Amino acid sequence: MAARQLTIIFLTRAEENYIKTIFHLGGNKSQLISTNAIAEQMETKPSSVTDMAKKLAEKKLVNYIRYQGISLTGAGIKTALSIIRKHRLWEVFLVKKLDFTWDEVHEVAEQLEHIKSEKLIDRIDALLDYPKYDPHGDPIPTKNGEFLVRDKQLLSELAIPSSGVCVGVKDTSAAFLKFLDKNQIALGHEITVMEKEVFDDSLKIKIGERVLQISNQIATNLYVKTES
Amino acid sequence: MAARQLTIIFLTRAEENYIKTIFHLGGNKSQLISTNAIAEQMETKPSSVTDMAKKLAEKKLVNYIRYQGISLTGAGIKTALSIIRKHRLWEVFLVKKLDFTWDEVHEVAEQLEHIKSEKLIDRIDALLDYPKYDPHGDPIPTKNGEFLVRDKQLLSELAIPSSGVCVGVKDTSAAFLKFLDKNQIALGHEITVMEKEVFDDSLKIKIGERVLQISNQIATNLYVKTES
DNA sequence: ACATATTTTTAGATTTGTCTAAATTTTTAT
DNA sequence: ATAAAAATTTAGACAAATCTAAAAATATGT
Ligand SMILES: [Mn+2]
Ligand SMILES: [Mn+2]
Ligand SMILES: [Mn+2]
Ligand SMILES: [Mn+2]
Repeated sequence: MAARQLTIIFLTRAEENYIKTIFHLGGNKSQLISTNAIAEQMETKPSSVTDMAKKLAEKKLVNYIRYQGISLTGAGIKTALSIIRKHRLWEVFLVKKLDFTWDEVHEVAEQLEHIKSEKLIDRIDALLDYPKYDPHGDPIPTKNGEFLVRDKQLLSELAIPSSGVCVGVKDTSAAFLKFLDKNQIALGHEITVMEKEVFDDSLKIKIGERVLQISNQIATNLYVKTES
Repeated sequence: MAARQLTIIFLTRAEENYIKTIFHLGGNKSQLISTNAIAEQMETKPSSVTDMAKKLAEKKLVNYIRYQGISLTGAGIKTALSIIRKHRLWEVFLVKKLDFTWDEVHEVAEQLEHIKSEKLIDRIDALLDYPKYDPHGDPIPTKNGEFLVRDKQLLSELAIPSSGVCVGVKDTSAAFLKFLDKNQIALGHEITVMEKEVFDDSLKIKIGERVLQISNQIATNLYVKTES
């Protein structure tokens, strides 16, 4: 049987960033992502997105239907997973090996994710002992593009009272992450929801021995995993 | 006293590559490097070099005299040293931490040297315990731009008989490095020159207990340091 | 259904970095 | 010193990625 020729198509940094954004907006196969949504996410103009959509469609990385939207092809999804893998592995590297804090890593990883060397990223993976999650709790695709999605729910959606282990953040802004540091809320911590304030949906929670009151905005940006 | 405002000017990858090349061709201050020399080194056209020379002169990174040549300004030298520092530190990282061979690192370092994060490269420096030399024996500039040049001479220039420790390579091509590996010639090895063949300037040398015959082409690409 | 609002695309311009071909300057050789 | 050769610059073009303004298509509301 003939080994499938994997054409290593060279992508520019801009092309890679579009592919990644489309993936994150849910463009994996099924749904069509709108030009406007992509433009907003990438802080660029819709007309630029249209131009790039044509270019990526040419390269068979996206399906593009004029006036309808954009989705990733199989090759596009593979590409996206490869970039996301690199991004998240570099984030782990920065935290575990270079003592970066979890609010510092994203910006640098945005650059490192574009380094072209399969050997490099595979060695980084091995050096880190094949981590499954990045510092924000997001899953790291494997070399083969396998992508395990852990079941998790927002802290705001927990039954009351009940508890779960903090496994991720939805908002990954430095501001939010620093807030969590200041309040000693970290991945791995067990969080018990004690009460919900009907007036503003704020929660009274318990972490270890500490009891604290957190706003709904915090609760809707923290992921927990229940024992169930 | 007012602290000098160090304007972090953003340079593109192309601009950085030009600066680095000019440095390597000897454009640190004194001599003017020709358009043609830069073009040849960078595998581009002289007219492209002229265009870039104007741009870099605008940014005060090079002195450019029409029809005369190009040299680096103080700021240009500082920039060059910063890029070379990154390149060489990444090469050490790849060899020491990721088990790359010395013939594999250059290509990847060419990409990594453009990552913009002072914290990143300083942490890499610390992780490696502040190495002074890269895998090819080339000195690594410090964070402050200090650049110690070790005195060394080509193996071909050694008196006969005499000996020295192998401290570097002039040719860093994968072909040459692999040849050295195959013949078990590595940095740190003591090499004794026993005889020079007048016919072709080849050398009979001794490394440990091994005696071997090497061509003049090899001898003019190996640096040694004598006890003197 | 049809007018209005919104979204998306097109047309044309701009910046960066490159090229080729032609013009200009400098160097070399007689 | 002057002609020929070599090096360098200029002029004009192109691809990539972006933008603005205008046109076209789609969606929305009554
Ligand atoms: Mn990130
Ligand atoms: Mn992350
Ligand atoms: Mn190198
Ligand atoms: Mn090197």
